[in-house]
Amino acid sequence: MQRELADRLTLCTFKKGALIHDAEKVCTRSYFIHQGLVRVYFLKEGKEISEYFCAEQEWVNSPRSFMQQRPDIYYLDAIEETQVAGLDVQDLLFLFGNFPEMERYARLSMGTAYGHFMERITSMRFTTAREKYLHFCETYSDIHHRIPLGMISSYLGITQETLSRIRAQK
Amino acid sequence: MQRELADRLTLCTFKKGALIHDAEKVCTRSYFIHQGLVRVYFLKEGKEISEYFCAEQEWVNSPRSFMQQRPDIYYLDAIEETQVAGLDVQDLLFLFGNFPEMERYARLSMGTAYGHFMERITSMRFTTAREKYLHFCETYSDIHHRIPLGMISSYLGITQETLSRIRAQK
DNA sequence: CAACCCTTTTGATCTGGATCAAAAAATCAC
DNA sequence: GTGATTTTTTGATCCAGATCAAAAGGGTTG
Repeated sequence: MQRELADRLTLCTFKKGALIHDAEKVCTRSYFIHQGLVRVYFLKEGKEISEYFCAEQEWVNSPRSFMQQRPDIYYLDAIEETQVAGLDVQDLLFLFGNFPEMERYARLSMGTAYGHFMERITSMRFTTAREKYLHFCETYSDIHHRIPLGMISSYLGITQETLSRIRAQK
Repeated sequence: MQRELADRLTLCTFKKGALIHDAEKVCTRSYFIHQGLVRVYFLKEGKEISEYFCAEQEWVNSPRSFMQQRPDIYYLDAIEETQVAGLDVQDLLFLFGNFPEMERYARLSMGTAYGHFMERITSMRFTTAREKYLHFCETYSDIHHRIPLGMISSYLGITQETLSRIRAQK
């Protein structure tokens, strides 16, 4: 199965700032990140709002667009020069159909993501801006220093100014 | 497979206010609601914070506790008298092992839940208390009037007083 | 290396929603 | 039904963080 999967992956590199997926289109592939940093964001009143970030050894795509094969609101771009291995949705469906362990892997991964979402929802209610930022630093402990301030503030739902002041004190 | 599933379900009824699952314990069964309304909540500084609500024709459990068979922070209780069909985790695992379509169903359901979570996270950032409430009314359009105000306010992360004032105007 | 552009910081003011307090209304138990 | 408890509403005050404005850094491009 490893072999069947490896044969279907396509390697490619995106330059810093390059658009990996456009919200106008259907997301037909999922990317495994070998090196680099990807941001998932959407537009609200003309401004870019970060939804989350993915780095080395993680899969990234536009979730609802990829799962349901219809356009959704999310754009993906490369925060740094990024090398990925892309897997087409057709190939993934082939693997699901022929290798039950692949479907199990997907179900379990989804369960993990589900848990992370619950935690994030909890951390966004009843917390001060500072607590939100500290939680972000824990969640992204290994990569938080590689993400620009403006992208973090929109991820947290606070303004750049507030985040800058939080960082200043202590 | 329908038959195999039906044979493993246990019917039972919880009175209004009854505890369905205790956070101290491991959640060993998942409940399909035939009639009634269930709240998933946790305690923060002695107060009950609603995480979400489930009603007729939905499955409910303590997600991370059920998936990983270890205790988690969530309690479940019946907001109204509630009739459910319970499925034990052992039985579910048996069904996953013997019926691939069951595993597929679980993966797809999880994907749907994933989408709902993304939407909720979006609706919690950059929105006023009023917008949060309106979003809640859409999300729970068929059951929002069956849920007490205090439980809604903690779900939204606003105070009871603010929610009461929002409802008052218009 | 200078001119430009983008990101981050600093300052001043304003406001939505929290907090504290208490009255009014609804629900429950006996 | 009637008193007790819980839930919801109303009122007054306060503050964390938003908004508006502008200065100060940092990068990158010819």
